[in-house]
Amino acid sequence: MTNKRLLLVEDDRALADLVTFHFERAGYDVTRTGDGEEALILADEVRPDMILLDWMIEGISGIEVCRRLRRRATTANVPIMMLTARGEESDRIRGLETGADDYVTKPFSPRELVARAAAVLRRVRPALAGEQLAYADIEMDVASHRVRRGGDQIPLGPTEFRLLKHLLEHPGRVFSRERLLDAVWSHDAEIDARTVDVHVRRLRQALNAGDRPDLVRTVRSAGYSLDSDR
Amino acid sequence: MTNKRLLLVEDDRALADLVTFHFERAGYDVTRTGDGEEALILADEVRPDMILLDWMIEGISGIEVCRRLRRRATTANVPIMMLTARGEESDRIRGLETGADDYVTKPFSPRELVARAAAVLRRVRPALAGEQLAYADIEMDVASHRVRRGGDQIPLGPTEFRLLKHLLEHPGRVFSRERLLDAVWSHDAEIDARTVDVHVRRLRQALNAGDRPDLVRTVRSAGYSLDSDR
DNA sequence: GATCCTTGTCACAAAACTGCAACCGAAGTG
DNA sequence: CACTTCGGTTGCAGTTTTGTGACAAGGATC
Repeated sequence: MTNKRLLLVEDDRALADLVTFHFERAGYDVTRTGDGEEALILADEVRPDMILLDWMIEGISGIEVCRRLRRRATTANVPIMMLTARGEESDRIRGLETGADDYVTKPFSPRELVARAAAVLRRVRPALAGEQLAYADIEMDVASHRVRRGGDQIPLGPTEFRLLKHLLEHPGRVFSRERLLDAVWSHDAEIDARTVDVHVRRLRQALNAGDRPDLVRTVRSAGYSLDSDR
Repeated sequence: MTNKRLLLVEDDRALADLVTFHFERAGYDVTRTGDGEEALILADEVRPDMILLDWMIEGISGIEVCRRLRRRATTANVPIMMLTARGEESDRIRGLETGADDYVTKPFSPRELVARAAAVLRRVRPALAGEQLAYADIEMDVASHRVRRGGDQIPLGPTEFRLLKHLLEHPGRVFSRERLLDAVWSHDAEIDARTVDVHVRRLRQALNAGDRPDLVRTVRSAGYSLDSDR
């Protein structure tokens, strides 16, 4: 899976380092800036999945950056978390009302920050937070019913989709045709086991389009499995 | 607009009264219970737009209620805010990881609670918060009931409007006809699933007028979704 | 009450998918 | 090497799913 992209807008260098460390460890690509104007530009360039925004920064204020981000069509749907030293209620409410999705008060625990970000992402983009299956360079998003390989969209028919999904759920494991029929087709289907071959072929054809290495391994007299190193 | 519906699960009567008061003033219809089992039942009956859940309640624990709500298709997408006396970091993180959308520690300010709820709602169901919805070059202003594509006004019938609104609230995600019937039509409507097709067609017709690319993706044997890159 | 708009269904057309059977070649076996 | 077994491929007919246009019923408007 490609990493989630985080745009961090924070002018306290030490704090930014700390936050960056924890988010990178959690699997984010972090882009940093301490300047409000630059943040707006970077938001367009980087297309982050999430923006962490300090309330008090150089240039325009964080709250103003937040407002402007919300107004632009390209960034209107990117979740924003406000980061601030102020703990007074009125400020917190103002932050939330401006369109921030969450609001964290300094000092905070970096782990909690990451957990909160995950919670916000899970809401906004389930795709980025779990409904996602992956193996090697294959990604499957169940909610949007999409499959990619190396970034390219792979069109799959319903059966091939279910088949790949099942394989992705147990990568590496070998399934006999019978077991696959049971798992991928409706349980009572009376279908010739060889039919599985045909669908495996169709899956391979779609997946390997463009001369990519075959990830579906055939285990003679046993079945099929997903496998990158053969 | 019809009021937003809040399900409050809290067994401290005084606290529940306080919270109820503030949310009703903010324009919510509040349904209350102090019991976990009952909460699950009410969630199905009331179809709340948001659930406020105390961590420590009678019957099953709040965290278990949260988990079960998330597992059910009908309530999986309802935003949940956890309410708790525990302030320790590990608990907070556990709460968020269970699938809660936000986490508020007692004692809290009722006003902030309402503001946080609004922020969560704005994320999850932007339409409820009177926000502008947008995807690709489609913009919808819920308040004024107006839809634009690339600047041009798009006339839509009531049903098509609600359908598009629902798709816009979860762009990219695939909805089965049944789920769309549930979300876009009244919950008890006994309508042929194929009727959805017809309305999708009408929506497409209106949206794609003037030879624009189709943004409604058909996912065979799965449903429909909004989708720009196909 | 006449008119206009919206809605849910239906029937038919078009498109996509499915399973099978037949034929081939590759991999084991002795 | 001759033989056997197993998986790969292909074409296609039948089936399933979706698109589409027409229509009648119901509501709203004026």
